[in-house]
Amino acid sequence: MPELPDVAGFKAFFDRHALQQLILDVLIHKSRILQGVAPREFAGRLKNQEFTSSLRHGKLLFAATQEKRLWVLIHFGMSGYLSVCETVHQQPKDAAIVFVLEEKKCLAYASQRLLGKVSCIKDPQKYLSEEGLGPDALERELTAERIAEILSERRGMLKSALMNQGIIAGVGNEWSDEILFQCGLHPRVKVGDLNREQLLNVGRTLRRVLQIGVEANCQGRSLPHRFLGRHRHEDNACPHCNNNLASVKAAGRTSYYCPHCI
DNA sequence: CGGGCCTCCTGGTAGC
DNA sequence: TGCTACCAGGAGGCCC
Repeated sequence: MPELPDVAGFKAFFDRHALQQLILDVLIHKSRILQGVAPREFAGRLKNQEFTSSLRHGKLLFAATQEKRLWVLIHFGMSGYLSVCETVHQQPKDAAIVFVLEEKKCLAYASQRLLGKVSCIKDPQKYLSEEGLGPDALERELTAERIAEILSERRGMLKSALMNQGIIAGVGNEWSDEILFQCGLHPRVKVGDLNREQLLNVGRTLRRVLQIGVEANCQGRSLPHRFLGRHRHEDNACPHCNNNLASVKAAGRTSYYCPHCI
């Protein structure tokens, strides 16, 4: 569920609550979420540090500390989220890792299904290239033309390409459905069946809808009525034509679309 | 290379 | 009422 717009919201939340505060303690409730670092080492390295800034790339959040080569990487998986509580006794039920900050205020990384990960890294840019992640879907250099170009090199389903983090980082199942819906395309459409103008439209739409999603998430706004995201359910009516939405499996995911608008 | 399926995980729910 | 089966879905692995 957490895709680019959600993670942008988490970043804003993180910056608001966690930056420039001494980390008094680190509580690790679900150690399986830690990757490549032992719980004791993770806690030891972060204790008495401060988070100084953060970066988002696709669905990843990176938090820098005072120590130059120490960043915390947060991936939210499908059910991860951040939450703040005023005391250590009010942690959310799903809390996996809790940073105890000044005045005992806590920032918790919580996750019901524990499919995400938290780890320590030295250099975000290096991490991204080593992991083979594509450009962030909203970075300035990634124009609609560039997106059309990148996609046109693919041969499979457009939805697979949109969700592939190695091509463009940030889009998951729900937002790929939104992009397809706003373009009037079927979830199983193949990239090869689209002409250049259609691919350009995909590029423009991707940027536009994600931007709107980010604004909604970071400023507590809701999505426009005409977004699929508001109605993403089989029995719901299409916000464009009022007919019933349908679902189909595409790229291994349940995809919602409007059979009448295509 | 691409697609489909399985796995990780847990809680909610549909069906019996 | 209580059990089981299945689903959600990000990501990686495996096989065809």
